[in-house]
Amino acid sequence: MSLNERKLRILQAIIGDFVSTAEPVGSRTLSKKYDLGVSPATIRNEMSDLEEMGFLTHPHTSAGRVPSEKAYRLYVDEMMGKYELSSEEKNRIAFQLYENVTELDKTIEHAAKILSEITNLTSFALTPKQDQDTLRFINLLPVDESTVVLMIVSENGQVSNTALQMSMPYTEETLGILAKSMTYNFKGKTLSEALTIDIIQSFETDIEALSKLAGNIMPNFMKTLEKMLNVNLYMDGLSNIFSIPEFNDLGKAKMFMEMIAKKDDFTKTMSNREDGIIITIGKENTDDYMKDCSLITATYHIDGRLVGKLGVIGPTRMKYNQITSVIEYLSENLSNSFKLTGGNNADDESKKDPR
Amino acid sequence: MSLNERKLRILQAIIGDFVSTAEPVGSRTLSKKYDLGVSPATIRNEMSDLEEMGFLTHPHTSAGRVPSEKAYRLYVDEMMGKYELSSEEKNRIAFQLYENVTELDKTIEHAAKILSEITNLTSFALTPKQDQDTLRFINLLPVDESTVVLMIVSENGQVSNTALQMSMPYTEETLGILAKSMTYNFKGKTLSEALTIDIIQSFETDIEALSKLAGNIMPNFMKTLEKMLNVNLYMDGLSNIFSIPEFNDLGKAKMFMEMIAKKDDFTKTMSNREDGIIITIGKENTDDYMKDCSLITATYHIDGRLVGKLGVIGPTRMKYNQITSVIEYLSENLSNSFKLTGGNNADDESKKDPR
DNA sequence: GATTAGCACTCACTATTATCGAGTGCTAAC
DNA sequence: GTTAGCACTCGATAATAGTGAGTGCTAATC
Repeated sequence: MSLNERKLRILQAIIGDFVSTAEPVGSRTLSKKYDLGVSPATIRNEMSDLEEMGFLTHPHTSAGRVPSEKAYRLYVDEMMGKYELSSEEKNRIAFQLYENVTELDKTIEHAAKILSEITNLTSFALTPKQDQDTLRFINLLPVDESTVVLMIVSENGQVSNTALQMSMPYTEETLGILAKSMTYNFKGKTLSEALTIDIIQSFETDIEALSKLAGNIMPNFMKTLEKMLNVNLYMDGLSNIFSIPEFNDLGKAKMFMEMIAKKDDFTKTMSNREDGIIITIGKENTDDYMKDCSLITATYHIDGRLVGKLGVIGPTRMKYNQITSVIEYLSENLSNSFKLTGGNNADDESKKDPR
Repeated sequence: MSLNERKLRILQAIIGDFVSTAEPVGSRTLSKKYDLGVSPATIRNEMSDLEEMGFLTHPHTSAGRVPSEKAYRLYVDEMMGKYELSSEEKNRIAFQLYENVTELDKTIEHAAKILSEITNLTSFALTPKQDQDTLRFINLLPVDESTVVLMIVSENGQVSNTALQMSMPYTEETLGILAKSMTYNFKGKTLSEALTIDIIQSFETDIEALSKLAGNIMPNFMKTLEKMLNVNLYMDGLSNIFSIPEFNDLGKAKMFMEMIAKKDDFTKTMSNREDGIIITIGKENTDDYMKDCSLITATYHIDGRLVGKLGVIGPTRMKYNQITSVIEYLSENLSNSFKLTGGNNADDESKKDPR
C-alpha cells in the first residue's frame, strides 16, 4: 500500500480541517467541504488505509478521523506549503517590534508578546547566552567617600555596574590603578573564562593597599560576571490556553500551567534545543511533561553571534505553517532591529543599591 | 435584633468553616463540629437572624449558609484574632528571603514567590516608585573611539548606565566637562523634576563643541531617567488558581487570568492603593473586574523612604488572618533585609548594547 | 420566653435511561 | 475501482427518578 497522490490529498484535507476545527473529521464532511472528486465511501476506504499506515487514528468507532503525530510530522516535512504572512501580520511584527527597541530585554519581552498575540498560543523568549562575550573595559569610579561604582563593559556592549559600599578607605588613585590592572588582566577573556580563574589569587600585588582593595572588590566583580551570564526567560499569552479546546478541562489546563511555571526547567529545555527553526511534535519532545504538546522554536542572532531563542508551545494540533512563518519572520526582524539601531544607542537597566 | 455574643460565635464558626471547606455550612454540621452548646434548631434560628442582618446568604433554599462580604468585613475589622506564624513559615520567609538579597528586583521577585507558596494564592510585588529619588552623580566615560558610557547614580544608590554609540567626535576632556556640568545642574533634583526640565535648552553653552555634544547625549539621558522611574511588577503562583474551588470552572479561571494578565492596569491599581496593610473585599474593590476577589496588600519601605508594594489576590473566601500576618511579616523582613546588607554591596543588572 | 424535637418541604446533585446523529464498515451493484 | 445502501456503534444530550443535606415552621418542653 503506497501513499499515492489521492491519499496525500485526503490526508492534507484532514489535517487542515482538524487543525482549524479541533473536531475529528468524517468522510462525508470531507467530501462536502473539499473538492476531492470522489464519494464519501471511497474516502472511507482511503481513510481506512491511512489509518492502517499509522497516519490517522480513531478516538472511537463512531467518530471521524484524527491525524496522528506521524501525520503531522509528514505534513511538516513534506506537505506544508509556504505560508505567506498577511500584511497585517507583517506590519504588526515590524512596527510593534521597532517601536520598542531600547533595551535588549524589553525588546525580547515585547517579541514574546507579539508572538503570542499573533499565534494565540503561549510564547516564550530567551535572552542570549552571553558566555562567548568577552570583557573589554573595567572601571572603578569613586562616587563619594563610601561608595564606589564597579563598571564592566563587554565586547558585545553589555554594560553592568554595581554600587559598592566600601568598608575600607581608598583613594581615587588606587582605584584607578586597580581598574587599569583589572582591565589589563581580563580584557579579551570570556565572561565564563574570567569566572573560572582564581581571580583573587591573580591579584596578589606587592602593594599592600592595592591588594587589600582588590580583595574587597573581587567578590563583587565575580558576582557581577555571574549575573552578566544570566539568561532571562519571558513568557506571554498564558491565558490563551483557555481558548484551546485541548486544554478545555481544568486538569489539563492545570498541568500545562504547572509545566510552564517551572521556569528553570523550561529555560533549560529551551536553551538546549538546536539552532534554527526546530519543530518537535508530541512524543518527539524529550521531556515527559511535553508529550502532549508541540513546540516550535527559532534562534535569533545579534551581531551574527549572540544567540537567543524564541518560540511557542501549544497542542500538537496547531497551524504549523503559519506559526513557523511567523516565528521565522519575527526572529529575522529581531536580529535586524538590533543591527539597525547600531548607530544610535543602547540602554542599560538600573537597579537599586540597598543600603 | 442585636449581634449578641452567641450570634458572633456562630458567625465566626461559619466563617471559619466556610473558609476552610468552601462548602456552605449547615446547622447540623455546625453543632457537631463546634461546641456551641445549643441544638441545630437554635442555630437555625440564629442563622436566620444573621441572614436578615445581612451577614449570611443562602445559595438556594436547601443549602447551608455562606458568609457575605459584610461578614468578612466584620470579621477582618473586629473578630480576626492575631495569627501567629508557625516557625516553619517564619523560617521560610526569613531564610529564603535573605538567601536572595543581591539585587532589589530579584529579591522582590523572590518575595512574591515565597508569598504565593505560603498562601497558595496568586501573589504580586511592585518595585519601589523611584520618583522621590534624587540625582547624585552623572558621568560620561569614554570606552573606545565610538563608545561612551553614560552613567547616572541616584541618591538611593540606583545606578543606571547606557552605552552610547557616538556619531560625532569627542575628547575625554569635553566629556569630563559635560559630565561635571550635568552633575552640577541636576544634583539634588528628583528624577521626575529632571525630566520635566527642558534639558536641552538648559544646556546651551557658548562652547560650540560642548553644546553639540550635549545635544547628542541629552535625549539618551532623558530616556535613561524615564527608565529609572519605572515600576516593575512581579507575579507568582498563577497556577494556584486551579486549586481554588471558586475558580473551578474554566470561564472563571479564564477571567481571573485575563484580569491578571493586563499588567499595566494591574500595576496601576496596585500602586494607587494606600500604604500599610490594606484589605479590600469583593465589591469594595473599585475595579469592576475584581468584584469577586479580595485583595490584601502591604507596603514595604527601604531606607524609610522608598516604598514598594506586595500582596495577594484571591477569592473573597480566604484566610484573612493568616495571610495578613504573612504579608506583614514578609514586608517587614523585606524592609529589614535591605537595611542589613547596608555595609556590603548592591548589584546592578546589566543589559546588552545592540549594535 | 427561649430552646428543642419533629416533620414536611426544597433543591442541587447523581445515577439511570432514552434518544439522537455523526460516522464507520461491510456488501452488493455499477 | 468506485459508489450507494444499510446496519451498527457510541459519544453526547436530554429527560427522569432518587437521594440527602439542609431549611423553616409548629408544637412541645424547659
